Amino acid sequence: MKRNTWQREAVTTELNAINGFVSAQALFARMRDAGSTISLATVYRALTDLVGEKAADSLLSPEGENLYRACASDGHHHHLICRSCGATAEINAEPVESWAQQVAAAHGFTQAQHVVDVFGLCADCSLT
Amino acid sequence: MKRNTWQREAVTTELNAINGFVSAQALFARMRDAGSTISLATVYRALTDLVGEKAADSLLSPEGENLYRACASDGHHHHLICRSCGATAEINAEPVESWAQQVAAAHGFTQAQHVVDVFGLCADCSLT
DNA sequence: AGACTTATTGCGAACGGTTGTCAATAAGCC
DNA sequence: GGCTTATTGACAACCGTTCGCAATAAGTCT
Repeated sequence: MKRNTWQREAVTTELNAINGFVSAQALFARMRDAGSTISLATVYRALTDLVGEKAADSLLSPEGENLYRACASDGHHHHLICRSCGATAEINAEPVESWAQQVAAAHGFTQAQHVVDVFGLCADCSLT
Repeated sequence: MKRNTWQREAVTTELNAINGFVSAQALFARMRDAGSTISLATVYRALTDLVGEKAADSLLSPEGENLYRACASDGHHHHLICRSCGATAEINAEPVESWAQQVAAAHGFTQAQHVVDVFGLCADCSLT
């Protein structure tokens, strides 16, 4: 039986309050700073659950950290991520979907998954 | 001044002998099994150097491990990687290149980079 | 060849992110 | 209010990777 705890809700809320991807550690730090007494392990567990329920996205940053984000539109989609401020835009990757399938099939690969993310500097951060 | 040691050569050789991406740990294990007395740290250092000299590719697997591969064709390219045996094929991602640029530009992003890799099961491994 | 300089090695300890252990706590059901 | 058991928190354990440092050896100079 799944139980509702204030900890899980706190994680969900905090994640929703953030526009963009955050690391588990960063999320934990924010909550602690805001006065929460939640533990780091619980943040990890909550995030893992959220991803499992498809209520959050996760991706692996180039530094090897797991980043999480509240998942607005559900289903399969990709991201455009600002390297500087972390802001994200969900992008229509339809062309890439079919391309990935084709390319995999052409080489005899099955069960193709793909990692497609575009990192850059958003309009605001580009002004610097 | 850069010096040539048998350790570096051994790493280069071993990497060239492998068709596909390997983790530093796996490479180290293979060398040890083959009788080498090289140390793990040295393998890491050698691999890092190789990547720096663009003599090897590296990418981050979904599990958060760094994978390395001798770099045949130089320049920008992407990979189709077998989740089971690690075999790879370099793929022509031309359509994706331009798509990434467009999508970034459309959102006002500059200095766009992209992470595009397709993981799947190769023909052989699909037979299981 | 022999001496010398200093890049490189190997070892083990340290690190950062993440997961596991386990007793204590508390959510949901009676 | 009790009872059951999912969940929490604190901390140890892990895993891949990097760092510190003394010992080793590559390239240079003579």
